[in-house]
Amino acid sequence: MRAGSFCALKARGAMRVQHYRVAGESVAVRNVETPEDVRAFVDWCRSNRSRPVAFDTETTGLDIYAPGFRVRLVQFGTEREAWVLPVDTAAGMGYAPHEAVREALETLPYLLAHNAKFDALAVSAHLGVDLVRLWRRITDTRILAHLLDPRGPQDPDGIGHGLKPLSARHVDPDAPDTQAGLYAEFRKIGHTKETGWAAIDLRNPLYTLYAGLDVILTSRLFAALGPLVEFAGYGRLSEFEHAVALVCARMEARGFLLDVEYTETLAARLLAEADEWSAVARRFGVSSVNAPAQIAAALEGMGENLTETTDSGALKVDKEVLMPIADLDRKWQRIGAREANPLAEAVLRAKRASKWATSYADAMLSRRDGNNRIHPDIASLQARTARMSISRPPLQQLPSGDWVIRRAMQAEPGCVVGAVDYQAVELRVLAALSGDVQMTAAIHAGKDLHGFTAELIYGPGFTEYHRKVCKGIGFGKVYGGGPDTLSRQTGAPLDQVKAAIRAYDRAYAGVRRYSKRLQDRAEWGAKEVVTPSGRRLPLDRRKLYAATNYMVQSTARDVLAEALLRLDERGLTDYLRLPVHDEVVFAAPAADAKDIGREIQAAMSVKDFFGVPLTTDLEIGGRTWGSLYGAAA
DNA sequence: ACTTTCACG
DNA sequence: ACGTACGTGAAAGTG
Repeated sequence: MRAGSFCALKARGAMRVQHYRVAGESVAVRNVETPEDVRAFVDWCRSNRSRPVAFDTETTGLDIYAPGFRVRLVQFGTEREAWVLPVDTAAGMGYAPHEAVREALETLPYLLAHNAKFDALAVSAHLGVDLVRLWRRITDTRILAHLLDPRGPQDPDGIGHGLKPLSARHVDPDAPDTQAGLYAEFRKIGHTKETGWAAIDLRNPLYTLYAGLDVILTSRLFAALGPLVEFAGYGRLSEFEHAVALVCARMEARGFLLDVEYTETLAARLLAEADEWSAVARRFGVSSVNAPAQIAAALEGMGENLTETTDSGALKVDKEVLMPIADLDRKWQRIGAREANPLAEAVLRAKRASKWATSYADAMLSRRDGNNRIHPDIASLQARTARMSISRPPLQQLPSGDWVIRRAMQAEPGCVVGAVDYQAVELRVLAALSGDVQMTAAIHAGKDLHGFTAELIYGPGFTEYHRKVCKGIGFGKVYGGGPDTLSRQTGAPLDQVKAAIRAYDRAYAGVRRYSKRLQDRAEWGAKEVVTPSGRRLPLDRRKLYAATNYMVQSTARDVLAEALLRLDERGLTDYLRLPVHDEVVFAAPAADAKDIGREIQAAMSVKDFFGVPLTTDLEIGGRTWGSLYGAAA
């Protein structure tokens, strides 16, 4: 069915109803625009209390906490019909049935939503609905879809977790792309993808139709996925993920305080720094430091010999290539091995400064709420290994070697920032899952694992350099890396790395056997690994070597996710600010920070994880996050 | 839309 | 037989 094929009926005094076809069946979208319509909606809610009802919101944008954000429509629906209720009082419709919407959200016992966290946070922040009580009644179809297939749209055979691709697969191959359709409508009314959401008329027929169709599709998606979830035995895991998502949503709602004055000064300084170095690059004929082809040409013109190439065959001029040419080591210190190429150094410094300015400092400033708090998008179930991700701004990947960016985030007045992280959690998970005797014994003995490996391989006279090589090999092996990559990554010569790998496999025979078993099983049976939590992770045919990594990364993620639930049980959620893969960042009153930190530690630590202890480190800093990375406060 | 680069664990 | 480094988010340039 095409978008234009619906017909709108509006007899005098009758509700505006739009009809459409989904999966060969007629569906109705009812627009609530009068007190009479509201009464009909309330009656409908009463008669649907025993059935799952999908809900969704249309809003002015994605930044729930930005000044000016508004919820515009709230929709409810089942497989055959949807009710669209305008709640945007700023739109001048003269009628906004807030009370009915609130009541529906507070009393319907079984709610569905796709990507429910967004809608739940929006209605809790702007319609006064209690988040926790609402969340308890929600099933998020995105969570179900992720459990059934965690692959993203960019992965081989992956379709991702958007409502559109999932509907096309499970509901109706011709289901409309409601978002794309709306963008076209926005352009028609002289707006863009960004501005259209706030500007479009609340009664625009395409807008209300698509709003209604989204809940109908969500209902039907649930009807398709629900039985699959049951059949796969994912009931408990689904409950677990919903609980984890709530803790993360509460972190997101609370937000993390930004030091605005500091960040503004920092952004200006970084921008000036980027400008200075860009000016230097320009003197060498590079008009943009973000244009690799220009940089490569200019460097070759200066007599540099570039050999590394990208996947598409172009000359590579990334940090790894440029640092040696600029005679800089990994800590940006002069090596003294050659004369520094001034263009290479200018490009490196300009790029770093501008990335830090735009991706971090500016991103933080532009996304603060009225109280200068940042509410990053915490996706509790995101990667194909189920790892969490944080975006807008990307607070999980702020520079860690320098404190200047993290210094921007701070605790409330009178409070300090702290962090609790697991010690070498992925290696410990590997030891636990593989049951490797040697590795498990080393952990129990409280040994430094990389030093222990170095001793096994090089003997008691091993050096710090040997330890570093072994650390690289330990990580590289978990990732599935071969000798070439490990040699490149660790900087150690190839023959030495090969010898170290052989020694490593001998020392940790259990790990080797475990990896082989996972891969063999994948080769002969289903192309997947199954984690201890029961999560099934599909493998790419051409990447079966990733089996161990998926297993370890995903299990480590589940360790943190379970820890979040224990933290929540102990009433510690309000202190939490961020999950960062193997750690949590928290803020607490200065006087109690030590006690609270220890409580967090106690909740996170695991005495016996398949025979291996998962221990944690506690760090208490000062007022700012940067203080944990060397800043003064 | 795709590529390249760079920030994290 | 050989060889494969895993997972993210974001900006900017190129086509």
